[in-house]
Amino acid sequence: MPWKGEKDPYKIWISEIILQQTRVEQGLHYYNRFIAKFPDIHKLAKAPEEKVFKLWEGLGYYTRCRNLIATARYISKERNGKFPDTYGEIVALKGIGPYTASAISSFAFNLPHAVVDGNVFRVLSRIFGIKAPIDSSQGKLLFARLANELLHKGHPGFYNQAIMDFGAVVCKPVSPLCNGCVFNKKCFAFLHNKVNALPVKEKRNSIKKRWFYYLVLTHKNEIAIRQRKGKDIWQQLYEFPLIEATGHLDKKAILWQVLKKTPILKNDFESISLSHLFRQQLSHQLIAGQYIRLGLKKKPIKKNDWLWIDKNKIGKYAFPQLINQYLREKPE
DNA sequence: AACGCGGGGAA
DNA sequence: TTCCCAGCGTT
Repeated sequence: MPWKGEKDPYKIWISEIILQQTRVEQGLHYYNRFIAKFPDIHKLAKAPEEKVFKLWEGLGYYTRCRNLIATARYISKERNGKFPDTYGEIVALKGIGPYTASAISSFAFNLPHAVVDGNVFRVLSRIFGIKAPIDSSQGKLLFARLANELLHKGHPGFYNQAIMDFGAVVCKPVSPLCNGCVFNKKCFAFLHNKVNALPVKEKRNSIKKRWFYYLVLTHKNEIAIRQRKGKDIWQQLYEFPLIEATGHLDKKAILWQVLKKTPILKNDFESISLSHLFRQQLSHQLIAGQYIRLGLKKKPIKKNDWLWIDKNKIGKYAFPQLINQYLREKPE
């Protein structure tokens, strides 16, 4: 991996933010594009927000992108581009928590802070037979203390890298390689046949269903989009004007909602067609999406948050994957 | 302490 | 389907 052995805190930072809750295979391409486009923190700080989001598009957890921009601008302007070099200052940065602060501290500055990520939780819980749930605050404290005890203080970066690699390659979540494992004479989980029972996680997430009806409004060479704001998924990404319903709507019901909830009037459109049903599974939501294409004779006069853009500029904006599914299938 | 936040790959 | 991934911020 390009970030292995990397000493530039900027590059380590970028890689760690990208890899938060993200598999290496998924993040690798994004990392390479980021570094190519923004080789140093000043370049990232100067970049227009839209460009950065476009590069982040498809990676998920978009708050990471917003915080990335904010932190880049802060370090570039307030600190002259010099990345902070103490754990306390690093963990205070936006988007950086205990894990990322430990990673940067140990990899870039050789500071003795143990990383505790999903891999470390798994390795320690199995080897030591720790049943404390990894998503309880007690469990987190316990694992963090143990990890810091075990940390090789002389080579913290090397040790951190090693334990995470071990978790990713040997002590995997499913079918770990216990037979060839160097710990199989000591590992609690292996000796007590509890490998599949550890680590313990207590919270079950329930999945919420949502129904999104997107209006694909076109007028001449323009199409309407809007930016998502507020506390919900896909904050700051773009989408088509949206009608969210509490259940499935048929064509007639959708049209009724359009007339009721948007400035579109009955005689404003000259053509209408309905896409097939799309779906996107998030970790905590299942979204059914359908697209209603309306060819407008005239744009509605009433002001709202719709942005009328040239159809061939649509690629400049970052969209959620639900929208991209549609765009890939139906180039406007 | 509990919850919300994406997307994808593997079993 | 279910799990989980180099987690963090808000309430």
